[in-house]
Parts: sequence; structure tokens; C-alpha cells
Amino acid sequence: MPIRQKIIKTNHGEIHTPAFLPDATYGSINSLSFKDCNLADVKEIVTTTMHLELKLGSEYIEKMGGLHKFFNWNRPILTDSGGFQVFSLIHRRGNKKNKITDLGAEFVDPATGSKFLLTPENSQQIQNRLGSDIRVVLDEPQGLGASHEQALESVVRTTSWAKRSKEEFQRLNTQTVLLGGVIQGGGILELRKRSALELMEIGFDTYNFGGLPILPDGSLDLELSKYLVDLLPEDKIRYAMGIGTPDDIVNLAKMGWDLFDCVLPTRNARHGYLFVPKGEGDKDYDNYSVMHLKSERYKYADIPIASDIPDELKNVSRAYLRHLIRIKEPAGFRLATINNLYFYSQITKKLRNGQI
RNA sequence: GCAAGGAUGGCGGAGUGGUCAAUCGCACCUGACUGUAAAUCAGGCCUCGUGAGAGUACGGGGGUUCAAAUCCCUCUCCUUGCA
Repeated sequence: MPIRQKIIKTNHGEIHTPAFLPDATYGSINSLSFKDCNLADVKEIVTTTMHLELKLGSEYIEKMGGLHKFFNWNRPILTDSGGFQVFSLIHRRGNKKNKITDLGAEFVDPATGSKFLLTPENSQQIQNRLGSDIRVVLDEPQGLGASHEQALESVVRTTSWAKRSKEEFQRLNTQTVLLGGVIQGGGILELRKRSALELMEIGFDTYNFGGLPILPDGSLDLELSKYLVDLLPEDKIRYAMGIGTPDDIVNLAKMGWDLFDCVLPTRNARHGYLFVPKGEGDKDYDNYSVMHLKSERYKYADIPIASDIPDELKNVSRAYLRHLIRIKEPAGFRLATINNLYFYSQITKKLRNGQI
């Protein structure tokens, strides 16, 4: 059976799915320039409302002509709502200074200590000033470990916030911009279903798999992923937020998920953990292998990283890149990141071409 | 030559009679990382052993003591000051 493929039309070009969007959280794919995206075959990116608002301010970015002009990047940009920070800064870290109410989520900027109230409405306003192509409603994520009570609360609040987000989105009268609702419910199927149905009732362009669906053993909850995707309308985009490893992407794309974003390829690159074709690294998985390039075993490896690598890496030996990363040299982070994003691009390209 | 201060694990540097195989940092080794508070975090890092544990160690040698990295003597070397 051929894989599900969609073409998403945006103000800044088409996205051919399945697609992987690297995270440019602070307005940059860490250690890359936008020109480097060509080397890594990166065609679209995700950036984050919360971080940009705290670091730069959306009013500033609006004055600078919006994200695309500011970045000089004419391809699609998806902005996350700041919802994940609700999860990572409040729930996961137990930070008492950050709190969540029906009104919104109150954060303390870790860098400056100043307070900021993120609401469904101002998250949309910020994303609108940023001028992104695909937007996300503010939500309250809960992971698989959440209790029934916590998961229910996150569903109820997320639906309520989704309504307010959509109203604000419509009020802003954005043309040809897509808005996504985020499905919550932790690991409880009934709650996931309720969340999906409530969001479909409101109506969105993309339906997003929210909360990190990672099991205690570190693997992705495939059963939940399958259950959820089957509830979603065929004609809408399905976006698996924060997913995942190359295998996760392959598995979910085959189920019918369209969009993916994840920090793994970029963060791991900086940690000397490279994604390479199966059989070429230290440990094999279904569709890839990992290479712990910092390891002593690559000290004398005077050969390229892998068989399929971008031109930029063809004359770089494993031993030399190992050295660069070990001394925390930005040039090394850059090359490793290019490698990993290129590998991810090849995975989605192969999925679209029916080669996986 | 005299005087004073030093010599601790790959390096830097704690410890000044027992709880010391020895705080800590760096380096090194092995992992982890899934809508990025992440150039981060965890574990290891004398030898043998999977482990309990055993052995050897705080410049060399000798001594005091139930017990020494810690006290005493001596030798070697280093630093500083005076000649």
C-alpha cells in the first residue's frame, strides 16, 4: 500500500509530506545558517513562539518584516504555540514560579527572571506578528505518565484554549495560514478520543499529536499513535509533534502521520551522536544506525562519516569530525548537524519515493 | 653554602594521626537525549575481580604508634630569600 502523501500549500511554498521540520527554537537551527539548510536538504522549519517572544519580542520581529524576511528564509515556517513550555517548564520541572490557570500559563523567563503570561489569545497574536505559515493553539500537554485526573484536566483545558485560539485566529483574519489543534489525553485512549473529537468539532487545518507519547522504556507508543491517527479526518494534516527517531518517523508516516519535528537530530549532533545508514554505525535500528563519534574507536578512522552524506562532509574524516566535536568546536557541531538533518531528509524523501 | 617552604592519583589541587583508595576541578572512558532552560545530563576513571572483596599507594629509605598522606630522622629533587 503506497504511503499517504499530501501537498500543503503555504504562503511560502509547498510542503510535500511526509516531511520532517527541524526545530529552530530561538530562530536558528542550532549551529547552522539558513544557507546550510540547502546542504542538509532542509525545506521547512519549526520555531517557537515562547522563546522568540522572550528573547526578541514579536513586535520587534514584525517591525523587521516578519520571520521570513528577518531570517531571509522564503520557505515554510511553522510556529509552535509555547504549549510545550507549559509542559517542560511547569509540569516536568515542577517549577513553582510558573503556574497555569484557566486564563493562561504564567512563566518566569529562566534567563531574566521576568514574568510573562502566555494566553491562547496572545499566543495567536504573537504568531501572527511573526508571520508564520502554520500555527498551533496554546495547549496544556501531559505525558503518558499523567494520571486520569491530570490527563482529563489537560483535555478540558486544551479544548477550551483551542476554542479561544481559533476565535482569536479568525479575528486576526489571516489568509492562507493554517492552524492546528493539539490532541491531549495522556496515555488514556478514551481521553485521546474525546480530545480529538472536541477539536474536530471546532475545526482545524492540522491535528497535532500532543504530549510526548514516549513510554517508560523510551520508545514511542505506537499503539496510541495508530489509534489516534485512525480517528482523524483524511483530508486534514496530521502532525506528530516532537517525533522522533528515524524509526518513529517511518512507523508513523506509514500509519498516516504527515508532519514531524524533533530536536533529536540537532541536539544529538552536538553531542557527537550521528545518524547514519543502517550497518554503518555502532548500533543498528530498523532504518538507521547510530554512531557515537566521540568514542575512542573513531580516533584513527580516516574515512568519511557514511556512504550517503552531503557534499560538505565528503572530505571530512570521522577522526577529524570527532576531534572538532570533542573540543566543542562550532564548526564540528555544524557539520554533525548537517549530517543528521541530511539523514532525516533522506528518510522522508525515501518514504515519499516508496523506497522504505 | 645557609634559611624558609614544598613534593598527593594523567594534570591542577584538597586533606595535616584513625571515618582515606584519598573532597573537588580538568582531561580521559561509556552511555543518555523525542513540540530544545540541553555546547546538557548520568555513570566510570590505581591494579585484579561481574561482584562481595583483595592487593598496592600520597618523592626514596628508615623510625614512632594499636593505627601514618598526616609525627620524627635521613636522602633526592623543586621554589623563594640571604650569601
